[in-house]
Amino acid sequence: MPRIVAHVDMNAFFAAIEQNAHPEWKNEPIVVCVFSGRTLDSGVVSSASYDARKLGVRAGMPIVQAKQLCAKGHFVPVNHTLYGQISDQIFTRLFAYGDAVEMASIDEAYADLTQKTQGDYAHAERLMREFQQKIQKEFNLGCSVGIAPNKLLAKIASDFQKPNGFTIVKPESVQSFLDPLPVKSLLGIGPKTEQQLVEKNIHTIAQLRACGAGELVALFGAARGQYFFHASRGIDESPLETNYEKQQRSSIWTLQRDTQDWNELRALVREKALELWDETAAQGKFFTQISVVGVDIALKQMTRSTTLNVACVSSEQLFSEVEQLFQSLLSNAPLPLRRVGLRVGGFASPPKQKRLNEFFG
DNA sequence: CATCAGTAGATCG
DNA sequence: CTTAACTGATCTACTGATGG
Repeated sequence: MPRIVAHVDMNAFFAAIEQNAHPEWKNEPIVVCVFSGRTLDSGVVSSASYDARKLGVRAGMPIVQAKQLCAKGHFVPVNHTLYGQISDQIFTRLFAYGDAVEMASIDEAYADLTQKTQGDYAHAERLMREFQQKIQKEFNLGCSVGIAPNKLLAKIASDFQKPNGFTIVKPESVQSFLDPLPVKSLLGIGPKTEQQLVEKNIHTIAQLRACGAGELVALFGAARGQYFFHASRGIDESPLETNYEKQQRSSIWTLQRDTQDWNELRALVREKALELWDETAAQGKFFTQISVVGVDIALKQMTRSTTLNVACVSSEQLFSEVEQLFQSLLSNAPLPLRRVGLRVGGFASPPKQKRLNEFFG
């Protein structure tokens, strides 16, 4: 049976939660911010309410710019813990509506409705409209819903109409739905890729579909080229990832003061390394890959990384590896650093035969 | 030639 | 009046080395 997949996208999620926490701000612009702590207003916008968006405020925008657009807005710091709790409550409700649920991010989830609806789109619509209303009533939060034959199309559909949108794309209308959309509607096409496509005079998905597979592979490499080829035709067989596990954990932060001196970083890096160790160890995750990253005052990024033969055994070992990596990075950095970060990955990778041979060879 | 390690780059919110 | 401002987390592609 052809699949029916729904995608739920919470509307201005963080800002909407803050609006509920401050009912007196009804119909006023709310801007949820990541304050870096460097200066009073340094940082970026994480989420903007629709009243703020009307004035041009967007996620990723520097806070100072948002304040110029929206001087009377309410600028509040992000509270990820709260948003995570509400996200869990909302998407737990979704399990009752589908055969499987993938929580794709803090404010997005997919539900596979194939079995439950027996392939009936009218049934799928009834279910998801009920879910949408339930979330509105229970949490006073709006969401947009897309229903389509696969994840790719469901996600585009949920984005088609916002806020509180509801868009159904049936198999027979896939092509006509996609054709006029800008290429940026596709997951994975951001500003850089869009620019590359514009240079080839490709603006819409219809134009993207007119490209040969060979041309796309030549331009973007095998993986992305084939993805674009299929995506432009609405083809996506990828299943819901119901047990998704992160491949890496990282932490990056902005320094109060630019520096290129390890002694100035040491204490803070140590603290962050211990935190990262505690978080991963608490989840029973053990890693072999350790990286450090620096962003200099020109916003140029540099990294150093190492791979251990056996999983890291202690926070002290982690810090010791991190220290060596930073010393290498710092001594080669052309400019003082503005931001630094840590990353661990390679979780629970199986022992390597090569290394076992070394013991016996 | 397939795989792996190290690195830069891109996306998203 | 014009310009610049600029977080944090994650995934993925590219490149060069290495072993089968």
